[in-house]
Amino acid sequence: MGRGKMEMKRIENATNRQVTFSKRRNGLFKKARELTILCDAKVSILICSSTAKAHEYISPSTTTKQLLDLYQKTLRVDLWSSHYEKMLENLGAVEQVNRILKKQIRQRMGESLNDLTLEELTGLEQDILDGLKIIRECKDQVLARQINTFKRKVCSVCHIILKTYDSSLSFILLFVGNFQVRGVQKENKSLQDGFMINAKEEDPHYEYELVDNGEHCDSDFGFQNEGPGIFALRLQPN
Amino acid sequence: MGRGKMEMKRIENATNRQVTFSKRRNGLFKKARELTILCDAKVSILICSSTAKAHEYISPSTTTKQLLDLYQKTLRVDLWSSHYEKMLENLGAVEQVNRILKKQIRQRMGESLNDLTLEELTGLEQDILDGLKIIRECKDQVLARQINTFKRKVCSVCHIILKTYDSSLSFILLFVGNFQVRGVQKENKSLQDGFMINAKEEDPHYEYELVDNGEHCDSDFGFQNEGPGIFALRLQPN
DNA sequence: AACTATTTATAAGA
DNA sequence: TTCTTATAAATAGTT
Repeated sequence: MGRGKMEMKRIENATNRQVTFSKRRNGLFKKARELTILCDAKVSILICSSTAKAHEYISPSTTTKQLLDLYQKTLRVDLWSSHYEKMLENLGAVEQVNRILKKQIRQRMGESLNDLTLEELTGLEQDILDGLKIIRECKDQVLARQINTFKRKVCSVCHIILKTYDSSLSFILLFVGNFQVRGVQKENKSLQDGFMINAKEEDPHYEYELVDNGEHCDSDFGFQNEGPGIFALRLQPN
Repeated sequence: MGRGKMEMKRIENATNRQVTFSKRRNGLFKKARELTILCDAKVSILICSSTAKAHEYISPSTTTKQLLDLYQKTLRVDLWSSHYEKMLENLGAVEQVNRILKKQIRQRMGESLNDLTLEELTGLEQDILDGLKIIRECKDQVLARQINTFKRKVCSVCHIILKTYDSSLSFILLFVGNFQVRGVQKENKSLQDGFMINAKEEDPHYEYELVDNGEHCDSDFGFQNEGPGIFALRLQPN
């Protein structure tokens, strides 16, 4: 249409091409607009010109995304499968794992046991016992470490005191409440036992007796008694 | 263009509208094709007709997705970010839950305990003991149910035998291996104990003694001995 | 789906 | 870019 028949091939003259592009793009958009109105359709046109410029027509009352979603749904294609679907799949898998893990935990806490057979219950019990054994060993190790740390600290304080004060004194009452290590409060008895042995080893001249006095009071040596686990230490020469 | 000027409004006649849609859609696609060739452009047209059918034109040598990506990149819009990011967030949250659950299970199995304090270890131990208690109760219930079922079955067989054969016979050896209930094999002792009491209650004339013979042999009463948990039953009058 | 009278689009020139 | 205009192309109504 125009002053002669057009040959259907790329317009080589860049200016001509650009002009034609502009005119025909407008024509295309106009046709799209008419189709939208006359036929009650929804139209989306995306154009990228040879100069890499983007141009868009979209029917009023809709969006490119809406139309694209509709298009994908209707033609059963998914332009995003690489990103979106894989992610959805991934999410599903992780959620599935999650459900299994939750069930495992619930079962270990004694819930959702109704569908387990006797063998499964026995197996579960055994698994729990196995775990419990390891946890108790670990706890014992932590406890042992804490007792050792505590003993070392108390012993070093005892040595300082014994050096500072004359070794001829018959006994010392030492408040070592501030050396109580967090988490060992319930284990005073074993701490005391451990300390007595250890203290004897470290300085055989003295016999130490640990007395749990349970009271809150200040020592003469400037130690502040803190916390609930205070006890007194009697030091006397062999 | 045509036999008169078109009024720019929706064509009310459905047939006319459909025909016009078809013609104009082809025209639009033709124009798009020409634009593609003449001006070296890339064109994508999506149309959804009023009958909810999808129609598409896409320039050769490209895809709708490519063009859409180009369009998004050029116009700096992202049609998917909201969806995508929400999903990514969601995935992250689920994965986080997953990690926590996995750690819980590992800890209950005695792994990854190194960063736990003594209190936490003690708490974990207590939690496990709580769960274990419930699981054992559940197991006991299941076991009790199975023993009851077993006892009922054996008792009914005993009654049939005792009715069929004269009550003056001094004893019956009864093989009840095929009444062993799956999962109870390890519990023969308690089954037998339970059975003796129950059988006495059901028929006080007879004293039943359960003997585990451990062998595989055929009974005179046509019972096939099956499975590993075979034992003999001696029935004799009081 | 084909025809055709008309309208519309547009190539080239200004 | 825009306007003009000759001409090609599109298409509404008809068959």
